[in-house]
Amino acid sequence: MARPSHVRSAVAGLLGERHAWTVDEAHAALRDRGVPADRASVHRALTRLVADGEARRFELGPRAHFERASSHHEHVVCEDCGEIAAVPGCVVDDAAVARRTGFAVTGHSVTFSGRCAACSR
Amino acid sequence: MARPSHVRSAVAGLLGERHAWTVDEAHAALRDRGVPADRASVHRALTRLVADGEARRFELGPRAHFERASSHHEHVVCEDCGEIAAVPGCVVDDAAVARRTGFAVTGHSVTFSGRCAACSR
DNA sequence: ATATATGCAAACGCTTTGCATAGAG
DNA sequence: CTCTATGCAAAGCGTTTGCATATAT
Repeated sequence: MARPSHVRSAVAGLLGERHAWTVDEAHAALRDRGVPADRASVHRALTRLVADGEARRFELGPRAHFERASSHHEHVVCEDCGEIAAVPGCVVDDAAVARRTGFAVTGHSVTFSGRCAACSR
Repeated sequence: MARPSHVRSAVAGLLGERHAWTVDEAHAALRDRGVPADRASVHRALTRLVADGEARRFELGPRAHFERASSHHEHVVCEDCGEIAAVPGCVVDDAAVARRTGFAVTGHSVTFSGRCAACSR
């Protein structure tokens, strides 16, 4: 297969199902759906989607995670179940950093940790 | 040598010289100071200092960085020269995250990117 | 026929660990 | 003597890439 790209479209579909995926998670999910693909292909598909602006990559702990490209948001990870949720809106103050450090701030990477509603109970 | 720990005290000394060190940077710095040590030993020294509460480890890009343990702060990295500076004070709003996500927020990891004063000019 | 996608396997970069040795107490 | 630290080398882990093959256009 070439243009439609078997693996890539399947991977793109995954991005709509859940917030964040690691390469291995996506790989396993495809296998479960009867779409076996090589890890490398999944990795390349995700990398391609990022290059095309359809996905975004972020690092969380020791491995890379991918999510569908959308409006800017931060992430919060549940320490118990590992669930990753988006934090809507802006919760950091770039201007304050610029004021305090003398740096011209161009971006930030933020990850919150905590416990999701289910694990809190 | 055993107790005084040659390498560890040398590494601890480095932490006072600059804000952040990678294992390789510390390794090279020791070499420059005539204190040759194996990378593994430097790594272990840093890991030990972290365990002892004297240092703190944080991930930045593909590699781990170490700094002297002190009051909580965030980091800002210069995109040009790579300099890492501390951002004093709190610039994120944990409570807002809790409110918006339903997670009980216990911590956060924040890194700002931008250009330092020197590179801005 | 040409350009892209895939699988397989290996290369890489950084971290971590096993093991034998050396040195401090 | 005993216990920790060090060096050396190798193992791990996740990411990335080279290459030959397969497939859509």
